[in-house]
Amino acid sequence: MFTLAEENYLKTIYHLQQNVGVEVSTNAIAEKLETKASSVTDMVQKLADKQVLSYVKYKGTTLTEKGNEIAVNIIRKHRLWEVFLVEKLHYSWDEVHEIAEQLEHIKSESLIDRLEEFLGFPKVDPHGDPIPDQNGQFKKVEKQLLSQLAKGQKGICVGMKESERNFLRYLDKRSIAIEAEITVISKEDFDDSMQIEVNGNRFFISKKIAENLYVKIF
Amino acid sequence: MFTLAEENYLKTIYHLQQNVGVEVSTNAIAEKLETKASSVTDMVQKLADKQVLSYVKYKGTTLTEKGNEIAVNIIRKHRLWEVFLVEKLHYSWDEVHEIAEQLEHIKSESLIDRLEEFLGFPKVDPHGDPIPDQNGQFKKVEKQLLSQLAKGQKGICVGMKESERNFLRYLDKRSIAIEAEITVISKEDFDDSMQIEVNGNRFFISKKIAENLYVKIF
DNA sequence: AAATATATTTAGACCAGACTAAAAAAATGA
DNA sequence: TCATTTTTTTAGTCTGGTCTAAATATATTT
Repeated sequence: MFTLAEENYLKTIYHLQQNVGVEVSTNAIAEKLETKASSVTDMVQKLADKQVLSYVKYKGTTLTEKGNEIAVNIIRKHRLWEVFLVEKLHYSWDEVHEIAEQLEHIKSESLIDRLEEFLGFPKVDPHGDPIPDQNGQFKKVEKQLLSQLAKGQKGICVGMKESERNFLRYLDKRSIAIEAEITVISKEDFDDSMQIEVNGNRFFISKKIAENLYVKIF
Repeated sequence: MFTLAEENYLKTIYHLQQNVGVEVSTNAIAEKLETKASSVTDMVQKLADKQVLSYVKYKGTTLTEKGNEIAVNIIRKHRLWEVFLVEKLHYSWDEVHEIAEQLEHIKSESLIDRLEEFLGFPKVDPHGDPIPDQNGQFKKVEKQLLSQLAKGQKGICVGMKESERNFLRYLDKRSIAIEAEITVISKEDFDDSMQIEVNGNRFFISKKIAENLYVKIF
């Protein structure tokens, strides 16, 4: 069995591996977990003893097969609970993260499978991220920044990088919300601003905005 | 904010106060929590500092108003989660306790109220115990041992003291289950055994059995 | 390649929460 | 009442997880 702290380390290392590459640095983990590098060294050594990751001094860590499984399972729990919170308890998709952070650590052999069934085996969470199945299998869904789309492309809004109050209000005014279809009408080369269409309305948005919105292309 | 351990102490002390009287002894707490008396002393002193209970050396502890509130709130969470597990995820009423023990510690301002609404504001949990409302108010429901009923009285089965495998099987054979109506047909003075009727069937049950079944009288 | 800067690890400490063993208070009983 | 038993507390230790400060490795600059 793994403690709450151990589970959080595994999950964080998993996420960092996705983004960066294979070896994850001590400092990267420390930053994500808002802790000190020395604490990370301690924990990483302990997790190496437990065979869930391999660790080479001064070089970094990678999850083992077993560590990967555990991390994916935590992510599965996190995302299913998020679906529950949004669909059943009517939270909005940007409120659920911290509650799901707690729920993902509930220990039970059967709970999460029953929850999954209750929710009707959803494939993605409220942020558009895929939900691993019981065996940890899932398709990587193309989630990219709106700024990466070319003229003419359409994407479904699935989330945002930062979710500051002001930014949310900005989006709200333009009825840009999760699940909204966004079409790139035109794109300016000199400042990377773009014109987009959402629900039949057209606006100009700056590079900064376009770099804060995630979309999926189908 | 209170830690998981602190919350468990408060809950336990609350339950012990109900059963016994006002002052709760160190040993009683230790036994319920399956820990050592010395550990209890430490924790109880800490909780006294935090104003949630009053503690007099060698005499025992009682919850303060504030401590009581916190305990009732944890119990509210526990019971609502149990309803969720039984009604939505189709667990049986004797499987849910350990999962609810974990879920009751999830921290969120709004979560439990939303869950309560989702469940349709249930009044009792799957064991027949009342669910406190948002203000911690609830009616004490008459839950008593079947052995305490007199000839002719009817009760609804709401739970059992011990829930050993063998005992459960014994009950199952006689179709004694949660929500079953039990009528005391006769009672023997010399050994406290009784004849009961359940679903139209009559059996004799021993004192031991009658002391393990909880019923509510309406 | 030497000097400096950055990243990482080690050593030693702390806190929460538990434990053991011993001391002290309270309850029991001859 | 005085001795014994039981309950409770104290003192000191341990583990998990964290921290700071100092030491060591690696990377970068000149």
